Amino acid sequence: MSSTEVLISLGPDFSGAPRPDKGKSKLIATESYISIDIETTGFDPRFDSLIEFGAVKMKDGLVIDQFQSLVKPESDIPSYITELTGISNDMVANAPFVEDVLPQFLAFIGDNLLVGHNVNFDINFIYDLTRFYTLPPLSNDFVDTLRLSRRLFSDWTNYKLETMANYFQIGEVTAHRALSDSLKTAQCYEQIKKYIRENDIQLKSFTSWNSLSKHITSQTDTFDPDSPIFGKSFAFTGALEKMHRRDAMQLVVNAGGVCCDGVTRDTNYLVLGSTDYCKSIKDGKSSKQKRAEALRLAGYDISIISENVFYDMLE
DNA sequence: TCTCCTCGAGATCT
DNA sequence: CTCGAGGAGA
Repeated sequence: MSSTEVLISLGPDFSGAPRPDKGKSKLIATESYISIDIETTGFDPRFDSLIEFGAVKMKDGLVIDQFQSLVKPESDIPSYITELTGISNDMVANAPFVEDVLPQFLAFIGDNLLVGHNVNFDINFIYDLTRFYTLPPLSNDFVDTLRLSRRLFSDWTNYKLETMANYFQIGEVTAHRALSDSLKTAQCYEQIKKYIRENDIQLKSFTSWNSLSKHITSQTDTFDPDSPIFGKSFAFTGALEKMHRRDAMQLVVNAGGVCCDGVTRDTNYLVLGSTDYCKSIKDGKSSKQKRAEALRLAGYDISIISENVFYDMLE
């Protein structure tokens, strides 16, 4: 592509440019992988420079190799980055340039699966560098521990690397250095895999939420037949204020009820949440509510209830 | 009923 | 980027 040549001559500015050869994000547990982390002078590959590579090669839960190198950036390291990472201009004064280290780094990772925390950041940064130096584009598939932990541990207050490491009680090591952070991420990933094994979680079922209700199974086998929920079918529209829809569905199923994604003739209750967030139906009714009203007029046993009435029924 | 599409909201990386 | 909403069209 001739336009690529133009972009390259302008410098490492690929903003908005597609990354056609970039690998895919995977939600999998694997025994062999390379955990990576980089330190940079900022968030933006267009204006910021890479100042450190770090990577550990893992197999069956053990570190079998590692890679680390500081990099001399094009421009000075801002003081707040030195404060954050501990990497100063003095430290990189005699370091090799990124064009010298990058090929070594690429050779180290080979075509292995990569693991990292918010690893899109690292991969995009490195991808753009491979293009800038006309190397084969970084195309490794990858696993993001940020994405994984959000799916698996929905009750955390946030999903920063530090939070994840604290949760898994990973010993405190130097923070915000490439090698120690990549090692820390690898240790967390091992714990995540352990959690997946012990709880027999099928990650494949997490890859598609098209049918939310189908993924929810009862957590108990003793039901109260007198509960107004028992034996009834529920659907939801809009966003609930007090909980996620998934958790509300779980409560229904635990009480012996059934959940559907949409409103059908078999639906008994439609729970109304807020639709304020959705501009397209702000002043109107959702398609689910319209269908429920039509079914009710036609004589079907369906009621449209508010969120609060729903909570009363749970009592 | 099922398969995409679009849109807004909210984090995380240095 | 990723997720979770509703919506359009087959």
